[in-house]
Amino acid sequence: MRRLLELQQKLVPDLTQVLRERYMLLRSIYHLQPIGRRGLAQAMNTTERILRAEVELLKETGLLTVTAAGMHLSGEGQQVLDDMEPLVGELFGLTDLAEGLQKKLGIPEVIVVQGDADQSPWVKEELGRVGARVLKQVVQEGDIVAVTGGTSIASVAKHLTPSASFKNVQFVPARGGLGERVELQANSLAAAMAEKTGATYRLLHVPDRLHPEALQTLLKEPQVQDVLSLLRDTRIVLHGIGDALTMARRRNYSEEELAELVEAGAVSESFGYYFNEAGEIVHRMPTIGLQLEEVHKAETVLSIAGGESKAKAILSFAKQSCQNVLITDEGAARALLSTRL
Amino acid sequence: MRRLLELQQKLVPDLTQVLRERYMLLRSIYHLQPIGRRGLAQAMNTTERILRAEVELLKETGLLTVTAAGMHLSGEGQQVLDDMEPLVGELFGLTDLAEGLQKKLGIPEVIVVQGDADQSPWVKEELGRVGARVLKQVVQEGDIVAVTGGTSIASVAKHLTPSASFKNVQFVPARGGLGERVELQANSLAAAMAEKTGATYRLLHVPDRLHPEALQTLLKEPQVQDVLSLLRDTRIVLHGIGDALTMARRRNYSEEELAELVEAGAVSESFGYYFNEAGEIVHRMPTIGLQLEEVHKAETVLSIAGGESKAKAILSFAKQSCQNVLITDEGAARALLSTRL
DNA sequence: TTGATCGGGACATTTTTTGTCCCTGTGTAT
DNA sequence: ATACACAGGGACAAAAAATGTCCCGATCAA
Repeated sequence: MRRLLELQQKLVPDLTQVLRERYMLLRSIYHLQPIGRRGLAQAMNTTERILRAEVELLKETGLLTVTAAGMHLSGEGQQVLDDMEPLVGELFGLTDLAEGLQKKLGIPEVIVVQGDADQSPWVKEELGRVGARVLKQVVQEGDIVAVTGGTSIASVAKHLTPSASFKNVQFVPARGGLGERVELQANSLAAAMAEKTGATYRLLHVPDRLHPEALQTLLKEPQVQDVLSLLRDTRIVLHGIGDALTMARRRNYSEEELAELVEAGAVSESFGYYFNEAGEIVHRMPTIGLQLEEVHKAETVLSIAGGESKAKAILSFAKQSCQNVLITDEGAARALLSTRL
Repeated sequence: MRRLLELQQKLVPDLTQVLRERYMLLRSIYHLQPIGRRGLAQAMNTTERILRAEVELLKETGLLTVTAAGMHLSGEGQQVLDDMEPLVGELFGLTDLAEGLQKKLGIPEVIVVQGDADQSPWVKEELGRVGARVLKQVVQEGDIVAVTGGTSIASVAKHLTPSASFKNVQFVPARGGLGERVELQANSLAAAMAEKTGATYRLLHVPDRLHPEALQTLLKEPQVQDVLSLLRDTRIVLHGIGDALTMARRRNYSEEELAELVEAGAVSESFGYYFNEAGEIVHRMPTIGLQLEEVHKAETVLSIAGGESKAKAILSFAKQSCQNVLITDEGAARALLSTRL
């Protein structure tokens, strides 16, 4: 199959390009439906007219239906999109990117989805979709799955579906309150995932920014103890990787604190830990939950992060070399590969 | 792979068509090189201008080189052409045609090449190329290969290459003089094939149109006896199939004789035998050589015939049901399948 | 040396693509 | 119930691309 695509690339380069574009179009529609011409044109940054021609063609082929509310993929369109999945890697050269990252970062499995989360919002959706698929594959009955917060993980939650694989699985938030928006907090996501899959969940009720004394008190609570003991048996960790400063700002760090972080050389964040370029911990959020040692002990650590802007952070966290699977996007992958170690 | 082509068909309907055209173009150049724009345009019946655009594109891709003498395939172009071989069947639906013929004619293996020998001269070259490939595959050390005359078999001879497989192989003309042009006679082709492959050959020196008495005398000749005994051990028969009247005319039959043939319902010719629609012998050339019974006894009978005009003849000869492999072209195949038995 | 054929340049003409604007209907939030 | 925003589709001029046609000097073969 790879051979066929290579041949086509040589013999009909322009049409192969068209194939790529049509795929992207189909996928955009899938993620944005129902969507109108103008909105879609903006999302894919082309002009309205040019998109219109494409849409008309796909409509004639029967891959999408057009209603007054906007465009939808038809059943067949959905089918085609699904069928294309195994092709996409080759078509966009993502297989090569994945292999490159695998070697460079020393991560056993790397999956690269097409696009750049910084540029197209629905790439995050793709990351989530793929993340959900992978999670479903690796999860086993009775597993404890620790999840962090963040938009990428939220996207995974969104795309999870009920499955027999999730029998007796418990979703547990990896860390207590980290000062994010509710819908992006680990607690909410653990709950959402459990709800989507038919599994159960536990919560870590820890207010943001506790004083050390208060933390100690809280630690003695049976509920908290309970969750912490579960976390020690975590088999799967599902986490996002953030850019250090972005995360700190989102968590309302003061200017002083930000300056300290910069001073310390923090570039990435995950589980409430901040890492420098070398992958060393330079700061940690004052909260309770999954410890980094426990992450290292987990059988499967699934990292999800995309967008060119995340490249440095991904590289930094990879130095921890605790990951089994990295799911990222083309933008981040290209940026990573063009950085020398 | 088939699935991939179907997918592409849905997403980029033009793609397969263009791919087909480019393939045909590449192949035409291969067979006609060096060839100029105008000549090529005529051969492929398109206009010069439209071909020019194609050529420029392929030139940029590096698949062909352009000299003052005309266009040539580059090494890469040659490579692409070779690599496409396994695709061609699916791309042109030839696999389906071949399967259809296999069922309809009851021949174990049918290979259909793209094109119509009646319309494009180089399709005959393709038949020859494929024929040569197949022969190389089936031939074994020490084999006796009986060959007939005709343009198709001449084309096979042209495309044969030296190979270890042809060790101790003897090429033997299937029948003595059949009144054709020298370069198409069985004798010449046997010699040519032997020369190309590094094998040996024998000749049947029998003048055209002998009187029965003379034939009897000739049969007693040791040389002739020798060859005839070899023919009885033939393991591989490589033969063309002709249209009865065309062959008769080529052999300078008189008007009366032609009328007789028509009367008898002759439609096909091979080995000097003329067959009617039902596959029954209605006439035989007065010469010596391979007998039909011996053809039936041979392990491998490789028939080669192409062009829509040959369809009836192929069907007629197939009634003999002595063939193992039929190599034909799209034109003949389509015509055959649209005829009911 | 001659004559046919080569690739490439040039250009008018046709066809296709693209940009732009407007219209009417429908879903949705107020 | 009523705006209002956004949906798709029609229309058409402008721009761009494809195509038909002719010519030219170079080059190869007879």
